[in-house]
Amino acid sequence: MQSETKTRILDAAEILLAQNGLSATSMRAITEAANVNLAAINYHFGSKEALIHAVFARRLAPVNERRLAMLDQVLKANPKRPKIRGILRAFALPILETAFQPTNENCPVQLGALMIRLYTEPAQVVERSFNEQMASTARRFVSALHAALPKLDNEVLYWRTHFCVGCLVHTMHARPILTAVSNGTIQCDNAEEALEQMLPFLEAGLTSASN
Amino acid sequence: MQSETKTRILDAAEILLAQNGLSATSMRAITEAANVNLAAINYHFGSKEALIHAVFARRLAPVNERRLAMLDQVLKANPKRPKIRGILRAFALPILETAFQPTNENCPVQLGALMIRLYTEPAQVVERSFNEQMASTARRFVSALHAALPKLDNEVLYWRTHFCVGCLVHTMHARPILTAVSNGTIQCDNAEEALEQMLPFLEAGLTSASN
DNA sequence: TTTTGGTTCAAACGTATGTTTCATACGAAC
DNA sequence: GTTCGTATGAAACATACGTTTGAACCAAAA
Repeated sequence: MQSETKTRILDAAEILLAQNGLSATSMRAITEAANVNLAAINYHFGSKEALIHAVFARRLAPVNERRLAMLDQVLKANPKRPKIRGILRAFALPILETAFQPTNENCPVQLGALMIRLYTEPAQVVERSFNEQMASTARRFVSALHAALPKLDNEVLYWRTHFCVGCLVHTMHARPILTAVSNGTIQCDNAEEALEQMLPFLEAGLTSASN
Repeated sequence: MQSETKTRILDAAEILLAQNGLSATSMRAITEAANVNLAAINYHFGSKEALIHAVFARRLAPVNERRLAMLDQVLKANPKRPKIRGILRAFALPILETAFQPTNENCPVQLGALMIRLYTEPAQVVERSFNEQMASTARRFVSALHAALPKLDNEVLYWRTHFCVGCLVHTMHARPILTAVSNGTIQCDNAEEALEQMLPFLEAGLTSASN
């Protein structure tokens, strides 16, 4: 039997890391939530930092696989001038679905708050996770957008891709703020709904005149 | 003489908090960087949490004053149908300038990384700062955008405002990522340049058709 | 039955944390 | 010159941290 303790630790860790951040989550909190001995983390993962890396890898690897698979389909459909909407959907949908998916059947915590740590936590801890999991995927999408928008200046394309990532990241982790600012009007808990709002916005931004 | 120790602590704290995050920054690190006794934080501010609140308040209060002043001008110029571009500029420029402004003459750390903490750190610590400093300002801007885009569905407007905030926040704190993904092509250190890229993107997104 | 190798456990390791204490120093008011 | 409120300083407070240790456990192999 392949250690069940290991996945219990990963499950508990990703919830607590998402809720409290990386350095504010102690190994004691993780092991207690997982009903596991304190030493189990160092035994199975080696260190707290290695555990964090494993938490990110477990979630991000399948997301980026799906992203690239969807991107391939979009590129295959229109190799010379791929559809912007399709590229954006391939980039956003897999991670939005992960972000909106409840981490357990009783819901409350979701993974958007975890993903954001990749972008906001002090560099060295997550830099490796980011480089391994995200950088190459990002480049693939930038070059796809370049094919879709050949007239766009390269520098402008980088900026606008950056803005798209900003929208996506913010949508994943800051839903409570959207609910608060809208006085409770908007309570989105569904990737497709968020995507439907986001895609027209992003496509219009990407294709706008630069002035 | 009004305590100079207090501002020395605030100066050192905002740099370290921006670099390392909230819970990863110790009071000893702050007091050592400020050349101040360890007990000075508790003496002048009461607690670490109160110091953090003071750090945010000192920076955000003038930013939001400038934002609202600029917004008033935009509304005064076209009371019935204010210009979208002007509203966006009033919202973005003051905080972008703060984010890009070096915290000391030797530069490296800037305030974007600090601002992002308001959106990403475990709730209770910064919730009060966010509510006091940001919530009312956000509402003012949403209603200005509502006047500028009267045909836009309310729910869609909230979503798109949310996306604008996402772009802005990401632009403020994730410049290293933009530089990395663009292979060093883009090295923006200037609020006006970022704004010039951002405004056409956001305006196009806000005014796009919803489909 | 004994041995082995992987796993769990309670306990302790040394270090770091935020906070408090109390003695001292300084400067203006009396 | 003494007094008094504010400010600083060195040291200790209790608690929490990530990690390590060595004994105990337990199924499968010998």
